[in-house]
Amino acid sequence: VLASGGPDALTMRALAQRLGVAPNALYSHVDSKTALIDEILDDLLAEIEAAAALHALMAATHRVLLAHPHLVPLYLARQGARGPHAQRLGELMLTWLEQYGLTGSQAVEARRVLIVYTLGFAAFATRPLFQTDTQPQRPAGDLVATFDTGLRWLLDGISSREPS
Amino acid sequence: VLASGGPDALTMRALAQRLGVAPNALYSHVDSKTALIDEILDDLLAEIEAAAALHALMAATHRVLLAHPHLVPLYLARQGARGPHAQRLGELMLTWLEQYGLTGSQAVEARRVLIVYTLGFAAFATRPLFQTDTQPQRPAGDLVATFDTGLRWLLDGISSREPS
DNA sequence: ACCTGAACACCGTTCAAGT
DNA sequence: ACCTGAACACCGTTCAAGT
Repeated sequence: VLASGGPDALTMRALAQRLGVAPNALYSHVDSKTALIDEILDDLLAEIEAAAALHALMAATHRVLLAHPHLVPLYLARQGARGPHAQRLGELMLTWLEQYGLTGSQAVEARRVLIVYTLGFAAFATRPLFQTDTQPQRPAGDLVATFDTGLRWLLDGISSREPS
Repeated sequence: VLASGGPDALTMRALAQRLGVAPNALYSHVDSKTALIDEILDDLLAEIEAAAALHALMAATHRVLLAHPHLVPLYLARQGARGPHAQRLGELMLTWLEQYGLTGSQAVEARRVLIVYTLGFAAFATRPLFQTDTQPQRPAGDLVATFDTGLRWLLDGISSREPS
């Protein structure tokens, strides 16, 4: 639906037209545009299946996000997702972090770091960060590999953390 | 100006009203709303002064972003900044990364990781990621400290990296 | 150079009414 | 339950015209 024109093209009126219906007809099915987007975003997180390790879980999340690049800006605009699947994913992460010895607020903080990193990286995966004419736009290395490298840095740091 | 009503309230018409002027009068001074925002975003980066270490540079960036929380969503929407000050900051980071032994595309990738982390963290610093009723909303630890911890993880990872 | 009035092509959303 | 027509209060932007 929204894949054709990017996230900016996702307008209630355009969606209604695509469905061959009047714009306000949508409001019989959804409370508001915000609620609609929230449902879409949470539905995507449902695709993330439980993994065998924390690294694998975050990699799976990253993969799902990259598979729907036009949704990523919406996560940024909403600053995350708060639906039931987001909840489930969050709890899952806490469970894994416990295996690293992190509990309570420390685990919550580590989770925040991981989410920020994963979502942020997905956001910048498509678009270049700097417009340097002198440099090749897209760095040689695979972006997925770059994500993986940074993720390993974080997980190594988390697992070798000292009490602050 | 925009501090009163958040980033959504930054509309050309509202800005014009604040200036006591007709909405279209703004277009004598700025090409478009996009161009205006780009200028605002790049101006903020000018406040970041060169630091004594990479960690300090990123911390300074984080500090400046937190000082203007209503601008952070605009960076996310624009996916970074591309003005001259953003360029300068980007080059500065590359210089520091060279001291870690990273050059070329490896340095560019590490820079990407650091920017993603810093900007992403600033974005999520204000708003909570999960709406869990059972848990205290705001984790006990200082958010700046959390940022610092994660940043250290990344920098440790960068400096101890092996050729992949 | 800087402003205005008027207009265009959009938005999300509501309300009353129909089936 | 689901749709429609009409309307409201907004947007960014352009154009022609004024000083």
